[in-house]
Amino acid sequence: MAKAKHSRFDCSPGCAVEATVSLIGGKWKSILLWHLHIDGTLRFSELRRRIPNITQRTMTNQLRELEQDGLINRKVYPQVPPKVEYSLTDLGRGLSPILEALKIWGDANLNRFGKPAQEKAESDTDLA
Amino acid sequence: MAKAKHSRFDCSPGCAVEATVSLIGGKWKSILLWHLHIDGTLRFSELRRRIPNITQRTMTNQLRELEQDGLINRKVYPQVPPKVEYSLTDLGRGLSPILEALKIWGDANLNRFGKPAQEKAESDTDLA
DNA sequence: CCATCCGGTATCCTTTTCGACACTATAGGC
DNA sequence: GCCTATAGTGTCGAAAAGGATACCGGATGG
Repeated sequence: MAKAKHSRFDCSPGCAVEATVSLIGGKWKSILLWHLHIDGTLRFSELRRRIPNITQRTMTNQLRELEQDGLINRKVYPQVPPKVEYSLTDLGRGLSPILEALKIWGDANLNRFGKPAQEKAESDTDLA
Repeated sequence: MAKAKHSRFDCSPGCAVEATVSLIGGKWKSILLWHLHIDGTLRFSELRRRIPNITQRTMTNQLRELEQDGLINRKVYPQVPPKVEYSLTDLGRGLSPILEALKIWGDANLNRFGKPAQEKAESDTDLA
């Protein structure tokens, strides 16, 4: 398994908490995991469509890190219009309670914050 | 309440997940929250002792952000050797399920990774 | 012949984050 | 008079993270 280059394993007691956060704390990692948690298996372009504001480069990086950390599988089909499917590994599926807890808290409390400001007008947030 | 300057509220569906992560995703925030979750109320120096590798400056910053995000209380005693106590707000206490889930997953799975390199140095049953 | 689709790479750049280190104020102890 | 303890703040800088943009390869469709 990878070394989790996010080398945050240097604390003592709440170490596990911090280390786990370091695995999912990338700007987009939690959403990527969330969509894979909800949809099971998605290919690259499907993930991009679900996360409008991410750039190709960044998404590739985040997916690679998740893969290196053993949280997701990357299955490449040797076709000509490339096809790559992503899904959670067993390890990644173990994150489900965390993801659900994050979602629950967020749904319950995030209205206190800046709030997306177009929460129910999301009919069409198109962007090219 | 603060605006959560970590302006990560621009996604649509898994938004809550990402936004919640952005609140606790700072390098030290989850540990700070964890200790306050475990110990209830701690003053600055007590927190520092529990987190050896954090610098004063960084801890102040992280605590300030948590405070601005409404997750912790900061109670200043107007004494001369200064005394400041930190504790979770109601909002912060709501994070407990998340923190516990993070801890559980970490304790169960982090031995696969770089591992703190002390204590039990094996059980490296790779299961991929 | 050319454009399109898909899942990337390669550069370059800006922003954010974090660490090092020095400095502060003031009461009390010696 | 000096040192200590507490909870900071100020400044600097390195590193990491993430964004913008351009390019690629090769089958397919027109």
